[in-house]
Amino acid sequence: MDESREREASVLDFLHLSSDETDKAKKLLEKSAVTKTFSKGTIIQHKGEYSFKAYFVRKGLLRTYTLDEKGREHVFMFGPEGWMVSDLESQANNEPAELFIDAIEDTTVDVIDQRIMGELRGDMRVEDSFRKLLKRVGVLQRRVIMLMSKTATERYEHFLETYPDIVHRVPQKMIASYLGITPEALSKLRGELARKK
Amino acid sequence: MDESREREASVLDFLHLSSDETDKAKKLLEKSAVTKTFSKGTIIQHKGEYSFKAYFVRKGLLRTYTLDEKGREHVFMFGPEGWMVSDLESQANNEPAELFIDAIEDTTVDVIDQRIMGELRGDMRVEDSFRKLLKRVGVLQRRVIMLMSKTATERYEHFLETYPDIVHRVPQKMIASYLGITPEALSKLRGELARKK
DNA sequence: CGCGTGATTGAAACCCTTCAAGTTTAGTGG
DNA sequence: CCACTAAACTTGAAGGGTTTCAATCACGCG
Repeated sequence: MDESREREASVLDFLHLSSDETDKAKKLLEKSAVTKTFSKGTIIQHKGEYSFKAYFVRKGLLRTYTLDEKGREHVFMFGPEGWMVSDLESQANNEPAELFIDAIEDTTVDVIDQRIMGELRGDMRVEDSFRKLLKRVGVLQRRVIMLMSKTATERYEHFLETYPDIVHRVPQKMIASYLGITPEALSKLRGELARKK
Repeated sequence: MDESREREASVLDFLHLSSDETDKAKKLLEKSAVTKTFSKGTIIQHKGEYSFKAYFVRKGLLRTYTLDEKGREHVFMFGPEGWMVSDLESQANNEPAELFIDAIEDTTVDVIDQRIMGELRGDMRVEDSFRKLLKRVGVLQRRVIMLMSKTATERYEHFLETYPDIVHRVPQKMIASYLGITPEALSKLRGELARKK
C-alpha cells in the first residue's frame, strides 16, 4: 500500500554524533553491524534467553512483550522505524531476557552487539548517552503514573495522540494489551467514543 | 523507637568508586555538598519548579509523588536510607519537575547539585553509571508490567516482599497510592489476607 | 483531653473481565 | 482470483473487583 512510508532510518542519526565521531562510528558499524530482515510474526528474542544484542529498526515495526503465568501477553513497547529495541536492563546485569521481541511487520534491523554499543557509547559524550537513557526513564515514569491514575479511555486517547502512526499498524488487541485492558474492553470503549463524536 | 535502624548512609558508598577515585569524589563533595535536615511533612520540591538538585538520603525517608487534576496523590517511589532521590529526567531536559518530593520522616540528606553529579559521573567508569541508571529502568519496567498484569492483592504481596522495611514506616494510604488503588481497597484486601492466613 | 487524621467497614455504583456468540477481515491454498 | 479458514473485531450478559460515599472506630499530637 503506502510502501514509501518514510526513508529508511539509520543508526548514525540515532546516535547523533559530531561529524568526526561519525566517521569512527561508521567504521565500527560497517565492520560489526549486521543488517537482517525478519518476516512478520518472527520471534527475534525469547524471554529467558541470554542475549547481548540490540536491534535498530531501519524499516518495519518490532514489539516487546511478556507472557504471564496464565499465558497472557502484555505488550511493553512498540519499536517503529528509528527506534533502538532491546532488553537493555537484563543484558547489563547478565540476566536472562525478561521480554520477548517479535516483528509485527516485515522488519529490517541493524543487529548491534552489546560490546559494540559500549564502544559507540565510549565515543559519544557521556552526557548525551545519559540523556538518551533518561528519556526512557521519563517515558516509563509517565506510563506508570498513567496506569495508576487514568481510566482506560483516557489512556487510549493519550495513546492515539502520542503514537498516531502506530495505531493503524498494529492489531487492536495489541493496543489493548499495551493499555493493560482486554480486547473486548477496548472495542467497547471505541464504540462509546465513536458514538459521542 | 528503634532509633539506630542502620548506620548513616554515605554518597561515597552509593557511587562505589575505586579508591583513588574516592579521594577525588570526597573532595568534590566536601566543598560542594550541603547536608540538610527536613522535618516530617516538609515538601522539598514542588511539581512545576525548576530544580537541579538530587537528594541523597543519609537517614529518614523521602517520597516522590504527583497530583492529578482531581487533586489525588499518586506515589511514585519511596526513598529510604542510601537512595538517591531526584526528578532526574525533568532536569536532564531542562523541564519543570513532574514530581513533588517530601519527607515522610525527619530526614537528613546530602543536597547535590546537578553539575556536581555530572562531575562525579565524569570520574566514574561510564559503564558503572550506566548500569546504575539501567537498574532504574528495570525497576520501572517491572512496575509497568505489574500494573498491567497483576491484581491489587498480588501487587500488595509483592510490595511486602520487596520493601519489607518500608511497609512499617509509611501510612497505609501511601502504600495504596503506590499500588494504584484506594486506601479503602487496600484495607479490605488486607482484611481478606488476614482472614485466610 | 479532645481534635484530626488514618484505618476500617458497608452499601451502591461503575468499570472492566470473562464467557459466548456472531460478524468482519485477512491470509492461504487451490 | 476465488473460496475457504483462521484470526480479529464486535456485541451482549453476567460476574468480580475497585471506587465512591458515608459512618464508625482508633489513635497520636497538640
